Formats: sequence, structure tokens, C-alpha cells
Amino acid sequence: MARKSRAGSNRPTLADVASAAGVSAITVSRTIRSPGIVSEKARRKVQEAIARLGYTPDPAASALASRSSSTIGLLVPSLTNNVFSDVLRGVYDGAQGTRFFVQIGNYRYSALEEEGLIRTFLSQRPAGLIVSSMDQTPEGRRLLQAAPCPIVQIMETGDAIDMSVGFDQLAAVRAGARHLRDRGYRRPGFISARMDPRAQRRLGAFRDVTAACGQLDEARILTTPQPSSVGIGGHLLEQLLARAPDTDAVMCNNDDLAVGALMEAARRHIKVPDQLAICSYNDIEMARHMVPALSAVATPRREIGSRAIAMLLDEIGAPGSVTERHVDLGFEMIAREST
Amino acid sequence: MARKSRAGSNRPTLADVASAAGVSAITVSRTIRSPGIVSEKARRKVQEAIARLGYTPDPAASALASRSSSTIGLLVPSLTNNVFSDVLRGVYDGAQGTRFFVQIGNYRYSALEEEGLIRTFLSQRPAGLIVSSMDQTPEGRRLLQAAPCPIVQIMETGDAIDMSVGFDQLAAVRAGARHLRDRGYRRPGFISARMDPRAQRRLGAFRDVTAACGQLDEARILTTPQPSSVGIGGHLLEQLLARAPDTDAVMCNNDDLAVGALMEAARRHIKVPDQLAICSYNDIEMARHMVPALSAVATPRREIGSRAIAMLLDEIGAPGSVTERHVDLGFEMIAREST
DNA sequence: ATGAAAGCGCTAACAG
DNA sequence: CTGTTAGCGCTTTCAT
Repeated sequence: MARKSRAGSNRPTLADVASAAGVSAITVSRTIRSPGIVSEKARRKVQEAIARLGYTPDPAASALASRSSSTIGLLVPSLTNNVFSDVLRGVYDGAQGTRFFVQIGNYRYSALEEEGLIRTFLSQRPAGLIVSSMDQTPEGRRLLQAAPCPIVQIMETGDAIDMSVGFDQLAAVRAGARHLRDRGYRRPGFISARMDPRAQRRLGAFRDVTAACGQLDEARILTTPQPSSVGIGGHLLEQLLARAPDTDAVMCNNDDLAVGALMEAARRHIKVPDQLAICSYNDIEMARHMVPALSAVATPRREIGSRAIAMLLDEIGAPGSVTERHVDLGFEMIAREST
Repeated sequence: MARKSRAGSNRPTLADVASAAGVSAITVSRTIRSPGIVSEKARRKVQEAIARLGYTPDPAASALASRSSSTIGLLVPSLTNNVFSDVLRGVYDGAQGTRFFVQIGNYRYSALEEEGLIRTFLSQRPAGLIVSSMDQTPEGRRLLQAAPCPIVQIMETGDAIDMSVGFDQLAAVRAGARHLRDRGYRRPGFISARMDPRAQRRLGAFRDVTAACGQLDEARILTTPQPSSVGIGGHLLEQLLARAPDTDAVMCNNDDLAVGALMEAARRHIKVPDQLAICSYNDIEMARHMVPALSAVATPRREIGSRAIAMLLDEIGAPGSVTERHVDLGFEMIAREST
């Protein structure tokens, strides 16, 4: 049936469309990629033939010939962390309807795994890359610098390689700590799980603020390398109160922890916010619906994702066209009932 | 520098490795894909050359030549729903360290978008596909049936196209409803958001059980097409109690809803479980840490993901080798404090 | 605005 | 076990 085809998946090719439309293959290719430069007449014939044959381009052939794929790599440290599922959604919604596929790599909070993924993704000649931190290994960073595609680093402001979208994580934690102080709490604690570099830096920011007003007490700082979860939040509060029972406020490094702490407080009949204030970080949807509603530093996760993909697509479409290459989306301290 | 190369990204190719190792290109190819069939000596030379040149295969060229890519497509209806983030994790962990990439497609609970994604994914000649339902459009189903790669349908048992991993969703809901009845609750309600086909069927199962023991009351069934969230869970309970204040138990179609209902009960000083029982569905980590701890029908989401990818990889490696093609992973009714 | 020719980097299909 | 020969389906380059 098909004209040649070795062991024929008789899927139509560019050449099939070309001969059906009575033009050359390259005209079909151009009709698809930049319809503007093809004559009205040719375009119509080609589009008709594409529809009739049910042609879909082969991305592998395209990537091979053009040395660039339609893949956009997205490197995240975790698939379960709600923070990143919001980012994902922003990215996916923005990529929707374009010719690009998003491919997620999960490096599980390991810079070494991240480096491996950078290598793997780069070997696919991606159209662009979104990476979730500035904490690459030196080699990882070098690979990104040498990459022949635009790169957006997300979540933070700081020393970015190419472009960045984020907010000042340290200022955000400071805002939370100051909020606690302004509400009159004097013996604040801090709980955090999964002490990745960013979590470490945030803890540092908490120490700075509390030290500056003479409220820093290391006994009130509880961390664990385990992954964050609601259960861990409860445990950490338990341990914190065992070590420093007079703690009157706790800054939680994310919402899971805060919910866990809130539940632990309920279990012990500790009144929030009277006996203990709880301030959360990120502010996923759940936080505002707790009883009492959690005060939180709200971070623009979804918007980070959509802005990152938008910048990337712009830059892919017209290299050098993105002028605002480092975007600070800010954060917001939202006071509710728990403080 | 490089021998030819048009405008040289001077990345080494198979041919470069071959000449460096003093063998032919195909031997290098074989060394990479099936080391077993290459002589010890050739293999060592090739591996040394690969390491020395820093060679990485070009997946596009490989896909084009072999007519099959290293992509595994994973179609999910939502990126935010915690249910699917657990599935994702299972899939990603299982794909870790293989030569396959997972590519996620989000069809946002639209069978039409799903059909589009099936088409798009198929155009990439994926090595395999994992799809999250049995509710394709007729055309979507036809595309899957004709696909030249293995396909695993996940989440449910039922009328699968190729392979499947899941559990009996209807039996799971029935177990929840029966649990409520066995605990002595007589006026059970049901709340659900995002009424996709699966949610509809689960509601049907709830109706069956309650009708069978004369407890079905449509006034106690509250649904909304909006996406599920903790906030919506609260609203739904509020409406439910407005319509049927004597409701003494509520089956929630997922954990977000159950948490929202629990918080709404707390807000209204309704004692759980004495005045109102709450039974959840899925049992994400948070559920067991609530106060009171939520009773739930626990579903094996993570395991579904890891089992699905394992079956797929087996079948890709040796077509026809998977004998147990339809796996039922079961569920578990876990009674805690909320019932 | 359109086309012809020449690969992109790899693997299938034979042969040896 | 190893090599040779042809492409895979598309885009680039250079003409026209």
C-alpha cells in the first residue's frame, strides 16, 4: 500500500503530505512551522492534505534534523511536596497548547541526582530548562552555563545563571518572625524537616531576626532530615515543647508541618493562639481552612510556574527578547487566627 | 577540530566513539544497548572511549532509527490532586535508573483533552503508556487499542485495553458505607466534588449500599462540579447540614473533602464522632494525624504507580512476558477516631 | 516563494 | 561476535 516503508507502520510522512498536496516536502515543513512565509494557495493545499491524511509530525525526526527538541525540562526536588505541585500546575497550564512537552525530573533533594538529570536532559537537546534551585553542584552549574538553550531558575532570587523567577525566601521568613514578635510573642521556636540548603538558609533568617531582638534560643529550634509531613510536624512540636515548654510561638517551615503542629496542639489541649501561636510558610489552600485558620507567609508558587514557562517560551521564540530576566514576585504575610 | 560537523556543536557521536575505540559504530551501539552480545575486549575498549569522550547517546536519533522512543507517557486528570501525586511518585521511583523518561500529560478531567494527549503522545512513538482511567472517548479508546506499545490503565479494575493495575473502587466505597452502618449510624450523607465519571460511579455505589438497608436519602447527597478542596469540603458539609440537619455520618469522596468537613464541624462545635461521623476516602498521610484521626478507606496509590511502571517495563523489555496482566491491589477500611 | 540535495546520529537487516 | 549498507523523517543550506 505505502510506497516504500520497510516494515511499514504506514503512518503518513511529510513526503506523503507533499505528494498529496502537489508540493515539495520542504513546503509542507514550512507550512507547519511558519505559515506566514508560504503562499496562501500552497498553504491551503497543504493543510487540506494534512487533514485528509491525518498527518502528525515526528518529533524525533524534527529534533534530529534541527538539533533541538520540543522538550522543556523541569527539574524539581520532590513530587509530593505541595509546593511543587502548584509550580507544576503553573508550568503545565502555560505550556498547554504550545508545541512543547514538559518533562519532569525529580532529583529528590539530591544535588548529585540533579547533576545527573541535568546531563540527561541536556542530552535530549531540550528547547529550554526550568530548575528549582540555585544549589547545583559546581559541575551541574557548569553544565547549565554551557547549555545551548535558555534556562530559568525558580523559587528564589539570587545568583542566577540565565533567567530567574522567585521571591526573597529569607525576607519571607523574616516577615513571619517579625509578625510573631509584633503580635507580642517573646519565646518563638522554629521547626523544619528535610534540611535542604534552602531550608537551612531560611532557618538562618529566622535566627537573624530573633537574635536581633534578643529572642534567639537554640533550644527552641527543632529540625529533622526526614521528609516533611503532617505527622513530622506533630512530632517536632512535641519535642520542642518537651525541651522548651514555655515556647509561646512557632514558625513552621511549611504548611504540612504547621498543620501537624496545630493538630498536636489540639491533642494536648493547648489553645492556639492564646497559649501557642503557629505561623505557617507557603500557604497552601488547606491552611486558611484550619480551625483556627493558620496565619502564613504566602508564597506565589503557581505564578512562579506560569511566569517561568512564559519567559522560557518567549526566549525560545526569540532569543534575547526577554528583557526582564530576573523577576521577583514577592510574598505576603497573611495574619489569620493562629497568631 | 571535529572532523566534519556543519556548525559544530562538537558533541561526540557514536562514530567518534567507534573510531576512538577502533571498532565500528554498530558495535558501540550494541555495547550500550545489550553489552551481553559484545566480546569482553570490545566492550572494554568501547566503554573506555565513551568515558574518555564523555559521549551521551542522542535519544532523537535513536528514536528515529528504531521507531521507538524512550518516552513513557503518563496521563493524569490532575496535577494537584494528592491521589495522583502519590501515583506519580510510584511511577517515577520505578523509572529511576532505567533508560526511560516519564512524560506527564494533564488532561484536567476532560476526556476530550485526554484524546488529544493520546494523539500527541502516540506521535512521539512512546515505549509505553500509563493512563489513569477507563473512560476514554470512543476515538481515544480506538487510538489506544491500535497503539504499537504496551498500555497500562490504572486506578480501577474493569474493562482494560491491554493491562491494568487498580482496585475495585465501588467495593471500596461500599466498604466505607457499610462501616458507617456497622458503627450504628443511620442517617448517612455523601459529599463529593469534581463529578468525573469515577466520582459518579462511586456515588452510585454509596446509593446502592444505603438503599439496600433503607437509609438512602437524596437530601443527604451533596455534590458540586468544582474541583475538590478543603474549602469545598467545608461548604458541602455546611449545605448538607442545612438541608438535612439530622445527618449523623458523612462519607467523603476524598481526603481534602473530609478534612474540610472535619474543620467545618469543629467550627460549629459539632462533636466528631458523637454527633457526626466522618469517613474519608484514599487516606493520604494527613488523614491519620487529624484530631480526631480520620477513619478512611485506604487506597494503594503509590503501589499502583510502581506496579504499573514495573509491568510496563517488563512488557517493553520482553513483549508478551507479563502474564498477570490485570492486577487488583485491593483497599483497606481503616477505622480511627472519626467514626 | 519554492525546491533539490545533503545530511542529523542512530539502528535494522543482512552478511560474514 | 562484528561489520556494511541503507535508511528513519525531518530540516538546513543553497539555488532558483
